[in-house]
Parts: sequence; C-alpha cells; structure tokens
Amino acid sequence: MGRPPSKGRQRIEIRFIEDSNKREVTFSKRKSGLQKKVSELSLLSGAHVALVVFSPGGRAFALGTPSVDHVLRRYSPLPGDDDGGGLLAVLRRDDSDAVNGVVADRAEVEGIARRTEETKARLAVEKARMDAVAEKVRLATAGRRCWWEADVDALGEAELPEFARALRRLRDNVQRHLDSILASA
Amino acid sequence: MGRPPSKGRQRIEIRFIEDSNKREVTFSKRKSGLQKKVSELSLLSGAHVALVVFSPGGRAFALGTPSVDHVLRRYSPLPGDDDGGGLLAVLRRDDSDAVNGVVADRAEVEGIARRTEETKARLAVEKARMDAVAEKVRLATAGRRCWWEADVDALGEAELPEFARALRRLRDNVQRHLDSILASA
DNA sequence: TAACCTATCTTTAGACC
DNA sequence: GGGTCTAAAGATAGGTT
Repeated sequence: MGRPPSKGRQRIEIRFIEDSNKREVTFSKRKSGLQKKVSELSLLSGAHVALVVFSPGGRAFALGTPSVDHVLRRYSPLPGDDDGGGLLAVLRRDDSDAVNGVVADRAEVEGIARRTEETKARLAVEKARMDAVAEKVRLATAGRRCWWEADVDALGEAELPEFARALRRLRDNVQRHLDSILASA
Repeated sequence: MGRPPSKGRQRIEIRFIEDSNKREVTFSKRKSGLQKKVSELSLLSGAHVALVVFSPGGRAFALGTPSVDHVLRRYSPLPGDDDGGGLLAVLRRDDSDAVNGVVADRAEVEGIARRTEETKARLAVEKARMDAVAEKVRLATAGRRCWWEADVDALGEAELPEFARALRRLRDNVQRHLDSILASA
C-alpha cells in the first residue's frame, strides 16, 4: 500500500563516487542515457558519432553510426578539431605525474607573492608566473601545427586561470581589431 | 519590456531534421550536452570514455578520458597487437546491435549516404581554409615568446573571424577543464 | 553567429524488488 | 546484474537579443 514517498532525484557532486556499489549503478544508468543521446544526435542531425566506453570493471561498450569502425577510421585530427582530451588524467588525487613539478613551481611563486604582496616586487612575481605558464603552454602545443590545438588537459590547475586570462586578452584584442576594420569599412 | 512568455521545451520526434538551420542548432546544443555527459560519466565512475562526432557540416569533434587516443587504441589495437581474447568480438557485436537500432529508418541512412561525398568535399575545403589561417597566424606569432602576444594587426579581415572562433573553442575547453577540476576539489 | 531565457520535457538519485 | 517507482535535477526547443 503506502510506500514511503520517494524524495526524488537528489543533487550529487560530479566527482568520483567512492562507494563501488553506487558507482556501478550510476555508471550503468548514465551509460544507457549516453547511448540513447548518441543515437538521438545522429538521427536528428545525420552526424556520424562513435562512443566507446570502458566500465570501471574493464568491460567494453561501443556504439556508432553508421558504425564505430566507420567513424573511427574517419577520425584523424584536423586543424580546427575540438579535442577536449583527457579530463581524468589531471584529476587523479595523487598526481605524481608531470603536473607535479609545475604545481610546486606555482606554490613557490605564490609564496613569494604573498610575502611581497604590498611591495613593488609583485610585478616581478607576476611576470615569473607568466613565464612559467608560457613554458607549460609551449610544451602543450609542441608538435602541433596550430597553437589552438593545445592539449589543454596537459595544463595543471595552476596554469589554467592564467591561460584563460591570456585567452581573454587575446580575444579582446581580436575584437578590437575587428571593430576597427568594420569602422573603417 | 514584457517579452512574450516562452512556450518552454517542446516535444520533438527523434528523426532527421529537414530544416538545416534547426538541424545545426540542435546538433550544436546536443553535442555540448553529450560532451558534458561524457565528462560527467568518467568523473563519476572513473570509466574510460571516448566520443567522436562528425558534424553535419563535416567538422570533427572528439573528447576522451584519459584521452581519445588512449581509449581508441584500447578499443582497436594497432595491427600487430594481439587482442588475445574476445574483446573485439564483443565490441563488434555490441556495435551491430546498436546500429541495427539506429538503422531502423532506412530513409535517414540513405540521406546520410547521399551527403557523404558532399561532406568529404567540405572537409577538404575546411582543412584548406584552416591551413591558410594557420599560416597567417604562424607569421603573426613569429619571433614572439608567447602566442598570446600575437600581432593581431597583421591578420587580415578574412582570418580574424576564424581566429576568434578558434579562441572561443579553446576558451570553452579551458572552461570545461576548470569546471571538472573544481568539481573534484 | 552565438549567447541568453524560460517553460517544459527528459534523465536520473535513491529506495526497493 | 536487471527492473520499478517517484520527484527533483538537468537538458533543451523555441524564441529573443
């Protein structure tokens, strides 16, 4: 008869689910949802889509239109490709990977910045920080034909805000230039 | 002042959208949603996921955790690699089933096939265009330490919109990455 | 073009089988 | 593992700017 009323869908944080049971259930539900969305996208727009998923348990699932093989064979990154890249790699809790060195660098620089916060040295720190970012970005863009193919995910948490700021500045420059061209036309 | 009230989300049938404008808009929105879902799935469950999408216009988008290449290599071992098990077989069976579901409407599939040649041509044009822009940008950034110091004024009216678009894409990537880092912090 | 808005539709967290 | 139910969270169609 009267089952206690459900509280309905609850909000959860988008982060690794520690409980393996919940994790499995969520994976299963969301994988299904994803597959449905993929087939809907290809039906609605005629787009070719491939989705490959390895479950936490190592099982593989794949889905593609017109076929996974077809799409994957077609896939070879071109300039202008939008590659979000590996989001997870940087998020590992004990990041003992390449990010570590730069994170240390950043902490060091920030320490200096704090101590000299009210002095003129602040400018120098800012510059050092930018230089560190520049080096990181140089690495992320190495071997790529265009800098906008930068492997954003190779950038650590430290560099990203600075990276984003630089992008904003450049975009504003472009905008200004566009405006002046339009004004003179 | 008073904007006529939105009728809110309307129900639509899941089939090919004839109107190319609506199709583009829907593709764009749903692709974004899909990418978000993919990153959420991998964050929540630690699953490895790869998504490859070719837009109706022939542009490629890809997203993967820990990286597209990583997942795709895992999915289809390079020639010479020994699969060693039924992995590929399982994948292909799954793929066929999925395709069968999607292929249900033969008209849509034929429509897709008809557009294939057209799409290839557009891909080539797109690539040529981006290459031209890339060359201009390379010249504009030559001799500078950081690409964000690019001499925007050296870019012509033709390149700037493309340049701006590339910036926006990169910015969105950065934003997405920042979000996932924040979510895990 | 793409970003924003809002009402509505769709997905899904949690609990139970 | 799969399926059910509920209600709240989230995605998004259509429209405006």
